[in-house]
Amino acid sequence: MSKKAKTAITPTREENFPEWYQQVVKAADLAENSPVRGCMTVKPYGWAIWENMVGVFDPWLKDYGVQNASFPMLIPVSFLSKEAEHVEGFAKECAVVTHHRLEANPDGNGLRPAPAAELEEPYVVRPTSETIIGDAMARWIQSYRDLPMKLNQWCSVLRWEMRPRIFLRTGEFFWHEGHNAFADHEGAKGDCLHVLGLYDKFFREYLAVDGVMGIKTEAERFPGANETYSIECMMQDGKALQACTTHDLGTNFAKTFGIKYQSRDGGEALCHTTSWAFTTRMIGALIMMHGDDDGMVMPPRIAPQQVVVLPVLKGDNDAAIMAYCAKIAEGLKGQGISAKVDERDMRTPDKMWDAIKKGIPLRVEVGGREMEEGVVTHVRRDIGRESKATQSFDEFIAGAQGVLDAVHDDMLAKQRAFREKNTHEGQTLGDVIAHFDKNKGTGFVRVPVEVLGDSAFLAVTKDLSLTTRCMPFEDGGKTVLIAKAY
RNA sequence: CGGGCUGUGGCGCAGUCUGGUAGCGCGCUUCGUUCGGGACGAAGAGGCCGGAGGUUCAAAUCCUCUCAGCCCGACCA
Repeated sequence: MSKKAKTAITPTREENFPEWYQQVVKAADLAENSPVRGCMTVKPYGWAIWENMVGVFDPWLKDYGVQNASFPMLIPVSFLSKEAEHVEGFAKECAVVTHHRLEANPDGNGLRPAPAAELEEPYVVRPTSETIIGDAMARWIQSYRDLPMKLNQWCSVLRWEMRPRIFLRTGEFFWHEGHNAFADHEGAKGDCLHVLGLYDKFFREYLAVDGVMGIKTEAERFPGANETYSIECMMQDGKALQACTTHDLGTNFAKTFGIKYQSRDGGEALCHTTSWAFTTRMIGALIMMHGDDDGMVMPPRIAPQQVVVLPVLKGDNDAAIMAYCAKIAEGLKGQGISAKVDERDMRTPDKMWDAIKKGIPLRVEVGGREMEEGVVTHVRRDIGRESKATQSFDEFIAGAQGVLDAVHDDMLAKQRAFREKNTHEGQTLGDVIAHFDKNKGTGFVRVPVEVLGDSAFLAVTKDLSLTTRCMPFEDGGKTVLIAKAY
């Protein structure tokens, strides 16, 4: 017992990253696979993260003039079929509802769909709602005075994925989908860029996530979009993950659904529509960007619980220690910090490891010493035991928010440094090949967009399992990022 | 949809070749000693072995059919 500190998660990231990821999901009690193929059950601690994300972002959308609404989960197949590229993109992953009632089997065993209850027109379970919202918008928009129309719904969608991975790619996943309509292209494009900016701000300021904003290449565009914008993040294994997208749909959906308005001069014109989203996938991204070999490391501003107060009981003075713990938690709450005393009937070390695996940003340990001296001992999750410090009660309470802010800033900086360190420059397709051959495909390679025109480009990227992530804004669209991706 | 594999207490597995009526680790319960970077002892609870049919005195084990899931490929937030 000494050499190498035992890690809470086996295997480590280095040993087997995908397996490590699964183990963190389990150890942090975030979610589990459900009896339904490819669909996850999100457990309370995991769902609390999502609720916090919604809680922060939803008001931002409302400030921007977006109104929430709710559209059906089932979409007539004919709706989906209307936009050619869109159907092609989603057809294969649609679940279809063909019947509407069940009855007992004649032999008394189990249920079967009633033979007479086949639907005349089947429905698909929504894989995304452009079509049914487009249909509604066509009715709701009459005049230029109705524009822009900004709608959003928080919901789940279903895509019958071949290779599900919890949070990252599940059959059903939760998201919000914004669907806006504008009078002209300028409005739609501005919308895409504005919302992308909101995502970026949200990721940086709340998730401590640094990503690259950019434009998708044609091959990676949303089916039915003229332009897709995204934020691309780098996971700790060097793979890319698309964290969110905004789509400029041009007049493609307006044409097929008849989303038209009468302009000021009396003429009729098509709307320019957009759609955009981020999903519960971000929870998976948080794990893969911030997690370590002891489990989850939660960004403080989105953490379901920011501070855990851990009583260290020895059998005497227990009541007094508990009272002191409660006082600390109350003090923190007074500062707007979510804190809870871990009163569970468990051994202290087990509680401590539970807090570590769940990634609670700040852990407070209170035993007889602290109580007698009126001090507080605390440890930062992102740094670990080296950060253990003891302060007076007042000093700690007053400074706790500052500590959480420092945790956030450090996590963001660390994450950004990781991406920068693992982003490599190249000039030609040959550079791309050399890099991913040698380094087994870690990180991003940035090359001039001209490389996309190389006649061998498609064959090479396919061969090496590479994708074009985006053409970053920061390079003015002159470069493209190449990487393996989730 | 092609190729490979697995179904045995909550979880992870052994037992299957060579049929004899189910076992291990973790977890869980109780008691005691413990509790500041993962404790130990003792005593317990919990499974008709994915399902259906067959062979047999006897099936987790052999045969037939069936269902479900996993991994690799094509597809994807």
